[in-house]
Amino acid sequence: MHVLVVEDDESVASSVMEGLATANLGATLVGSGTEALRSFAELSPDIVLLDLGLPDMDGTDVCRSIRSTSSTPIIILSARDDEIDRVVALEIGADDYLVKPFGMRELIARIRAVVRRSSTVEPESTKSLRNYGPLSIDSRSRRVTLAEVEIYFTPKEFDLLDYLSRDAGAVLRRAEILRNVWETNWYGTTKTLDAHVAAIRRKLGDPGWIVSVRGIGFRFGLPE
Amino acid sequence: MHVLVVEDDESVASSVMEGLATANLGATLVGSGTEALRSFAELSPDIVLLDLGLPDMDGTDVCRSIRSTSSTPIIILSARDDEIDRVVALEIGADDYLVKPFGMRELIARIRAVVRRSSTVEPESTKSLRNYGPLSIDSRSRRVTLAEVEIYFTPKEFDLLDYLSRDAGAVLRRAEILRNVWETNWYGTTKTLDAHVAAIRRKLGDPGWIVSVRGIGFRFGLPE
DNA sequence: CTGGCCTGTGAGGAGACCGTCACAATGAAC
DNA sequence: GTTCATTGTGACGGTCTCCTCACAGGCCAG
Repeated sequence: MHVLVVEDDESVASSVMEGLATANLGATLVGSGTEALRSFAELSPDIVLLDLGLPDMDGTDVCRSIRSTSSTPIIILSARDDEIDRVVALEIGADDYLVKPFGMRELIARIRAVVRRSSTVEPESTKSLRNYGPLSIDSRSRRVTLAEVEIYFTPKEFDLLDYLSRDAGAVLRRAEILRNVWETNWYGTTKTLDAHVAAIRRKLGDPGWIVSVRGIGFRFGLPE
Repeated sequence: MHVLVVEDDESVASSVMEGLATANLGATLVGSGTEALRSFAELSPDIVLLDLGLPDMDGTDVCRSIRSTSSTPIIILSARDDEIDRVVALEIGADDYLVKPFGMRELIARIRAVVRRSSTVEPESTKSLRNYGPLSIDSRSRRVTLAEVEIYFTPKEFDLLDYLSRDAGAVLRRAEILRNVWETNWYGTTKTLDAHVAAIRRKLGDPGWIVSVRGIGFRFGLPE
């Protein structure tokens, strides 16, 4: 991860650089718009922190210029706190707009949020198609195959299996499962959950796919 | 574009809904966490605006719950203005954090910025001419041929088939289909969708092209 | 060992859902 | 105005889902 910081105010710049270093993010500092564009082309940073008040050119022009050739994330840092400034910045392609003075932890958090969003790699747990040995679960098409044979699951059964399998290996509490799969936190008869687990076990053949953890809930994983 | 708004304060909710309508963004409003999770599952919105102060459950739990199954953008709306709140929200997966009161234009600009960033990958489904085995769908000339033979579809039938086939293999929810093909976010006990699906099936001969997924919606794909 | 609590299982019924159909509303063509 | 294609709606019946209940069996503490 490398951050390009464009900022001419030395005190702001030094605290930002320090904050980035603390968060283990590599960074390069430049103090003008022309330097910014040159460094951007040279470094191909993962994100740009851009001050709007630069000595040589308008910050929005720097932003536009970068946007014309790249979709690298840009976070605007500015002393101006008017809504119209924020709207304009976001409309010309900035990803976020932070008003000075800002906290370092918030800056880091916003950097992470923007980079997380812009890097296309999806985390394993939210992938549409997941495989567990011979078992394959595709949440996009809502189909399950075991050893290449498709097995039909009812809506609730599928939702439950899908939810449990996203956290394969972890014990999930009954209340948590009910909340997330039944989308309500009503704790009626908890036998409903048992009944659906039983149905899934029956269809998967080996009951070891879903293990009961007495007093807590259930755990999904490959049978041993 | 469809926005799910989770907000229990009526005055905030109504101004947000109005702002979204002005910006030509379809929206659904719910006032509790439970409803939020249910509506999220049903509607598959493009973005969620989430108030942290909900009557029935903690907003951060709603955020986490959505994140556990989806990467849909989330913007937090909150009255709390402490840095630590913003940091926590961003770290559990929110994409942005807006402090009340906020301007409508800024909200819209931030929605656009976040959605722009999250939907960079254009799937090939936007292609005008698509082939699925012997079936060929040309959305530019609005013609469909099956085994080189042209089949006539009425406007609505074509729109529906076109929409379903763009996401071949995926299960599309009834509410989502109604929203996108009928351009209304009213969904209830209507047989309209079923009637049109039946008509398409009749014309395609093999009913396997469009499979019903009970309780969810329909899935388009090559018959087995 | 024993009692209490937790879990597994099967049956059953209320209600939800889907396919089909007939018919009404709509609107364009003539 | 008439006609016709298209689209929306509601009723109906068959089927499926899911919640609940009752009972059996297992696990753990005392």
